[in-house]
Amino acid sequence: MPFADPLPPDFYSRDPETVARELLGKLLVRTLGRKRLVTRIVEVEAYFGLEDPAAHAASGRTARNAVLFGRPGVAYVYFVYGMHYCLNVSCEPEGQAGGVLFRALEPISGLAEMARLRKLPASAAPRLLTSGPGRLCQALAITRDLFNGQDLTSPDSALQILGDDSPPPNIMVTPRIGIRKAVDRPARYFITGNPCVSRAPRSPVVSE
DNA sequence: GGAGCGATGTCCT
DNA sequence: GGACATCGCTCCG
Repeated sequence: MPFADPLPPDFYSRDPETVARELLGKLLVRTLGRKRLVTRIVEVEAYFGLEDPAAHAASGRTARNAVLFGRPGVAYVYFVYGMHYCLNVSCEPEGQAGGVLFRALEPISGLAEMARLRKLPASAAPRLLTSGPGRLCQALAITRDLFNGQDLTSPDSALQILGDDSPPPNIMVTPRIGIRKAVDRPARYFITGNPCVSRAPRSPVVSE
């Protein structure tokens, strides 16, 4: 098999900024029956713990956000705006809150199935499939029922994150998108120049 | 290509 | 009751 093992819990047991940066360029793979939907992670955001007003964990542990306080490497999927799901992976050691939000992916294989799940014609532009946190969940059939609380580090998981051989990408950093608190904190990371990044930055970017 | 806005369910105050 | 880590559609330039 050409695929490596999933990234281990130790990878995620660190601060969300470090995990976010290192997730860029990795592969997110959804196994759906006999089909395998393969994507590359091109845009993420870091959300911290009690000290980050924009984070779901900001006001302490609740039934909804419990995953963020739990073991690292576990999927946190929530429902927002009455229509969309968003996918995160928990970071930091157990007991400490933090996570990374997946904002955009680059489709690598299984594009026809992704288009079907998105209810788009098979000819749809690839970036319409998985550019945006709600879109990528729809394209990979990720719902809260199926994946919230699922361990993404398990070799049996229907959703896995894998390393590959590609060199570390060039990264740009901007404030996070779509939030109303802590709007200036630079915690959005994306691969420079990737066409699947969800949108232009709100303010001047910081190149690294 | 960008601003405005409606749709819509769940959670917390 | 209000907020919400969104999307896709209008309308305007």
